[in-house]
Amino acid sequence: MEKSFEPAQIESKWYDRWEADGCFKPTGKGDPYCILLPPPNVTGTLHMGHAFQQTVMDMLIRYRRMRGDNTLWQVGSDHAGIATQKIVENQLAAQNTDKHALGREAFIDRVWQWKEESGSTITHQMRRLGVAADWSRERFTMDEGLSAAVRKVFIEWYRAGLIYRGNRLVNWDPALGTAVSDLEVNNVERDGHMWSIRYPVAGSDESVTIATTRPETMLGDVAVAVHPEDERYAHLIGKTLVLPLVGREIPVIADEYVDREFGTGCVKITPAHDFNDYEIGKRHGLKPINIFNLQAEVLGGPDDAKDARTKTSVLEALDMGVEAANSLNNIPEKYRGLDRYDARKLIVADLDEAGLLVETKPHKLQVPVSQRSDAVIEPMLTDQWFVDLTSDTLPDGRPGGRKAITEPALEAVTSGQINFVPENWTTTYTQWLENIQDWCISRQLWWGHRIPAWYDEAGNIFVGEDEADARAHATTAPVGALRQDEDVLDTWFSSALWPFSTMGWPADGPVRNERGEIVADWAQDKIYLPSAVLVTGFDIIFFWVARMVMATKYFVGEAPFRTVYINAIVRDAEGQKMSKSKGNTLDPLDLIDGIELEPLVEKSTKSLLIPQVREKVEKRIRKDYPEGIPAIGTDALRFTFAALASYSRTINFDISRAEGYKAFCNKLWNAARFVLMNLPEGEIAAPAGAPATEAERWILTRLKQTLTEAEQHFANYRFDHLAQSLYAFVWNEYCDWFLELAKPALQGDDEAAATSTRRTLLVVLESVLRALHPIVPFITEEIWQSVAPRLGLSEKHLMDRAWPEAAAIHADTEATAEIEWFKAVLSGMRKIRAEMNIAPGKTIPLLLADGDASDRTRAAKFAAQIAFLGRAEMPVWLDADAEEPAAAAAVVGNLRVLIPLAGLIDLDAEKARLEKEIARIDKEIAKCEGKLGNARFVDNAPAEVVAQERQRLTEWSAQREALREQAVRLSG
RNA sequence: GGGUGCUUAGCUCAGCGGUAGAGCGUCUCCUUUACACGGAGAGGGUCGGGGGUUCGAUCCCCUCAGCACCCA
Repeated sequence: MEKSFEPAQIESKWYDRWEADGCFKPTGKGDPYCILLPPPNVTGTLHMGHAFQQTVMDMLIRYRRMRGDNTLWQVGSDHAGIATQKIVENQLAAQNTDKHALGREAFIDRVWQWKEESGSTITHQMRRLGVAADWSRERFTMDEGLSAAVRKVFIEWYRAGLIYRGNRLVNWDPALGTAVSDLEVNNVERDGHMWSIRYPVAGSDESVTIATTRPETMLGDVAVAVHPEDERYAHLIGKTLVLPLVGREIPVIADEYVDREFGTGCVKITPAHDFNDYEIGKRHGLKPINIFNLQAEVLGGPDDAKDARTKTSVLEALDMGVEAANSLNNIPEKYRGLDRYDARKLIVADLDEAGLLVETKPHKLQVPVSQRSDAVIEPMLTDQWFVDLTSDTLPDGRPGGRKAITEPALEAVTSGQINFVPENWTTTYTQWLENIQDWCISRQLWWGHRIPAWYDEAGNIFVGEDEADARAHATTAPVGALRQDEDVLDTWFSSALWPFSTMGWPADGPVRNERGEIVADWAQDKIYLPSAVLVTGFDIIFFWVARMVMATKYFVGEAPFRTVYINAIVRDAEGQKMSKSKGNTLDPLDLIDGIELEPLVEKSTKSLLIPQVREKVEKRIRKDYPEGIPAIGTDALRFTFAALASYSRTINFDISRAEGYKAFCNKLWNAARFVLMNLPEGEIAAPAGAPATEAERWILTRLKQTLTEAEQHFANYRFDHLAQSLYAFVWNEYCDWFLELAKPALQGDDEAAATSTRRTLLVVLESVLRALHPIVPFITEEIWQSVAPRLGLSEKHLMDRAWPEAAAIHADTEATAEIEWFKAVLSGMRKIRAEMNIAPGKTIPLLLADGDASDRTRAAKFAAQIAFLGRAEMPVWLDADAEEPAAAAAVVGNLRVLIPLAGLIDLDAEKARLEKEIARIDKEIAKCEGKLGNARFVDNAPAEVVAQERQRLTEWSAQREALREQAVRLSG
């Protein structure tokens, strides 16, 4: 073995062997235990959040596999409709072309091509992390099998009346030209203005003043609302106002939605471009007036005619009975074709000129911004497909979406079928479902699952697997030719089916991938439903978790998983969100491999286009990592994630902590090296009978306790405690004490003790390797390969060994007491040595005084160890009547451990040391006496607490007494 | 506005009705043949402020302050 732990050398060799030997495939034996990988974007790269999340999953999978479960880690990726399409569109733009020039089919080919190029990036990175995922079953949401599931679900829901098409107000991203989910919209606080505008009352000198942050939408105003109980405006309700600049007359309506305190208490109502106004409009039977095209320009510009969708949108709206006012006549010519912000400027100026602008003041407002493009969202009336999640019954009497989809999903959690860890996320989940809206599933993109719906020339809808199937299921005869819907489905629609679509549903037999390999077979793979645990971030509880529950409950009748472990979000060491523009992101591979400062700067600033941001990021990186990032290796990174994985909702990643855990790996490495270099050739057989020494029986007892705790920590998902307890066992017990105690045993004359100790060193090491393997797979495998033959083990890989059974280990409390005594004696001696500045190499004389029979037995038993580890001569008992030399003393129970002063210790220094020690004990005693002197404590506290307090008082008093006597002796 | 967290050693975090802990950092001593990615020892906290419940509160309750995040 190398003298120190070198992660790069050992990590490179194991992963491929594990994979080739089928270590990641289900064994086919034991209870099914499945984890579904939250599918990363196919064009994504591994970030710290992934690395953390995947470490957690990998720990669970490896652990459960070693516990004998039939484990499956189902991996794959999703097609990330918007993100992927955007990347390819940008590539086209760089070549001065666009998707329209290419045509739909060629464009989609282009995206597939890009998927092939970039899709393996993240899977390679995952392999570097060591994840025990079954790559042979890797799936992609656009696979034929998964696409079949999407079609089937769409069609079944449609035929059950749970999917409908309608003209609704949706979040429209004018930059991307698609509807986006309300979950993909962030409300961002921005500096804006509040404009107060006067609307004259028709046929009167009176006017009302409304306040708005979006004056340009007044073109689409259909009313002004006041609060029904607002006395200021009561007389105006029912009257009409003349809409400035337009001249159209609009009513004053009363609605409780209006906040009397806000602004003037009068609100303009623009149902076509505001969600609240849309609801008010519906309540009052007001027809929305759409004023924007799909680029968020005022309608009527020269380009509109070219945009088929805008044209149909307007026409279809008209068809739906939207007032004739929706025609362009409604919009004064001068505003037509203007971008919404240009229109705003002009309208404000015109209002000012007309004397109708009452006030302009700065105002902070919440602006809806698309997560995907950063464009300001424009609520827009468009035709979209929706999943009904809100109606109780359909018009024809069948159950509506709330009954059929939403409530079962809610019930799965409230009934405890699914539980959240930490459990307070339950509230987040249930509250969202209780207030859910219908789910807009259509996206105006080309990359994705095209909606399996066709229209005839009369606009009738036909849904089916393909055109023929759609026709076969037609309830009315199609008029003329059919054309397929241009839109695709939301990516999350396909992700929602992940729990069962990846298992082969809805196919009857085996499902093959494009290379003809079997990747799933529903008939047998459905044993993996419900899966054991879903590990994911809280930010996709809505996007994904809830929707998987909906779809899986509906189509399979099962919960998709039993537990949802919501992992913490990884932030930087100061608790800041990691973002490229802040320069505080970390690439997990840079931590694993290390990176020099210059390449790090280069790589972090490469993609930043704004020079100021570039500069800021460069500065920060030079400050944070003046030496670059040291290579800590995969194992240390994983251990760090484990150690930080408490129930807290964020973890602040601190590199210095990771470095500490690399040191731990090195410690483990060297402990193994020590054990192996102390073995004779060949297999080390187990000696007959119990281990020969107390130290062995003690370390086995501690191992048993540690394993018991570890099992508990796994069960509770407390990886921080798991890491902590294994760390402490390895370092503070196995290395600090057992290895040290083993040294005199191995070198001593007692051959039985030496033989037995060798075996125990090896057995405990091997157990520790197994216990640690789920956290640090590479180093444990590497060491284990050297250890296994010495124990005659025949498994090919460590992962094939069972996780160590605590129950199989014999506990010996007696031995534990003996070792605790020994540690107390040695600690006392070390303390004196350190505080009295006795050179570590100096051998000291040692006397023992007082003490009882057990001290005598123990001292005899451990004499060699005390001498060896304490660097002392063999201890000598001082007779009760013998003359006692001036000495420094450590008190262990009734025993005094004495180091004679002569030539070693300064008398005054020792006196001072004793005084300090006595003072410390005085404080403890005062605390005890304070409690015991309080009658209410003695009367009310539980008996065992009082007894414990008395016990402590006795012990402290005895120790103080001994130290005092020692002080007197030195003074005398 | 509604909701959820957080505030404990210099830093990153555990803990929890009954003796305040870990890692890293700091200080002292030491290259002793597993390991200087090490060993031995030390220092460091009125557990955010105030109030209450209790024999006893860092922990439970109330309140205030600060910091996050989610939803509207």
